[in-house]
Amino acid sequence: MRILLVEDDAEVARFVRKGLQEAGHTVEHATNGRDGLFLAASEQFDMLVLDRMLPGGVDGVRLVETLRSQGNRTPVLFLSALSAVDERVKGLKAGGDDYLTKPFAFAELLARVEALGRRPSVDAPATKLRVADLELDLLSRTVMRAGKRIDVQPREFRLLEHLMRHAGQVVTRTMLLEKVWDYHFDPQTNVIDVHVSRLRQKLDKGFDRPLIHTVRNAGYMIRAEP
Amino acid sequence: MRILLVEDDAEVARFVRKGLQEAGHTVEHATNGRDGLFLAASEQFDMLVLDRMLPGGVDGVRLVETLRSQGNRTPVLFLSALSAVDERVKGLKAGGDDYLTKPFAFAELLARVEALGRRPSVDAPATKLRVADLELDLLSRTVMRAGKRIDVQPREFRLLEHLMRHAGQVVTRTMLLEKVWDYHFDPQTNVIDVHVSRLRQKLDKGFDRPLIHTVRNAGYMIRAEP
DNA sequence: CCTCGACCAGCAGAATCCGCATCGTTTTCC
DNA sequence: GGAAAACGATGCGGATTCTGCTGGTCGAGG
Repeated sequence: MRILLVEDDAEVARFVRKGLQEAGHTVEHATNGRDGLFLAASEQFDMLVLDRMLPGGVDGVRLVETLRSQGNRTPVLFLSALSAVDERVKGLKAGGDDYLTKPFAFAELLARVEALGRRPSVDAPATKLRVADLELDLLSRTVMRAGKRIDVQPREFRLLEHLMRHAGQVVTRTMLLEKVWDYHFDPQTNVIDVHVSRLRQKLDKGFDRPLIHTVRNAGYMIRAEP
Repeated sequence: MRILLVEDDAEVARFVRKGLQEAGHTVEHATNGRDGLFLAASEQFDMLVLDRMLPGGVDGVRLVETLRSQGNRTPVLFLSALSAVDERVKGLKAGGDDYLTKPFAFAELLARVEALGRRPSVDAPATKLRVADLELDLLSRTVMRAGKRIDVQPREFRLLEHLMRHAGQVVTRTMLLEKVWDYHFDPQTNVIDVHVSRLRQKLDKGFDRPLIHTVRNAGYMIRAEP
């Protein structure tokens, strides 16, 4: 995981950084709120570990509030000498995800960091692909158009998945042969045409707006606009 | 939010329940681990608040482990009198998301519950099921044991998926016929035995610890312990 | 109007898959 | 200890399902 540590106490920072790195994480370090905010807002982290009190106008709570107001949902763990319940509540209410008071055991910090990192926050793999009113569910291996279920065969499913993963882009025959058929040569037949045709029958028949478009001398493309 | 509280101490339970309800949440309450696990596995909650120590064999940690092995990712907050760092780490490592020690201020509990509830993790369907070193990926329809890929047929996949979704629980033959075969009658043959046998050959052969266990006169169960 | 690329219907081969019967093995209970 | 019940393994036949090709037609673009 890529973790941003914002901590002004050099001793604590060194300690935390070392431990997290030994646990296999990448750690960036900022020593004040301003720099921390800038980094957090401009780069992509899996988690922020923030000191609650920071020099330079921007403290931990303020930093989180700003981030959250920008729509940044990166998990935040507060680290603070302010141990009163009120302070903890304030940190959590501001948008923090966890709050650990100093002094703390590193084992607990690590456990909490990893608990936070476990959640499928940002990089959850897509389970559904959608193009206009066409929906493909990778989990149930199901295709729906306009809410109505459509049965497709395995190869058709792979073909459609590949088209939808590149919606709005032309997909060449060669690409399809490679990715859908695992052919690394030209079979000299019209296999692709046939399967595209079958897909069309199932997906586009009965709808006025077709989704699968032919790009002459190039390949195929799926998208809502003609 | 719909919250499941599993707590055997009646006094604490009343206190927590009342407070959470006043904050606008719906609270279901179980007084032991067994009931809690059953509820958590069979119904949909936004969060679980678990006592760490529970009567009746299934304690909090065990409960979470079982849920997680079934692919259930519901956020879990531990509530416990066991305040040692080791205990906290253990709870978090087992799959808990937060750990609050008794005695606690209700304001903090509420803040932590709501911090957990903020996460967008609730509606993310599990894409992988895991039991020990066996991993089933619903997206790629792939099975791996100890990092090695194992090919399984469609029906075997469905069977395994169903077993893993109920890891640690006995799955009866009738259940399997219903859910995996869509049979609503007894075919009077040993279809199930055959497929279980084939699965075993692929999954357990060559490993000293088998994962699929027979429960005589009942059905089958998948889990790490014998 | 001609040509080339694309499209479609039907067909037949094939591969996969699945369930059953049968026989062997283990467990239980008397 | 032995019989019966439950469970486990294997080989085979069949059937569904899928897939790719052929051959003829269509239509866009020059």
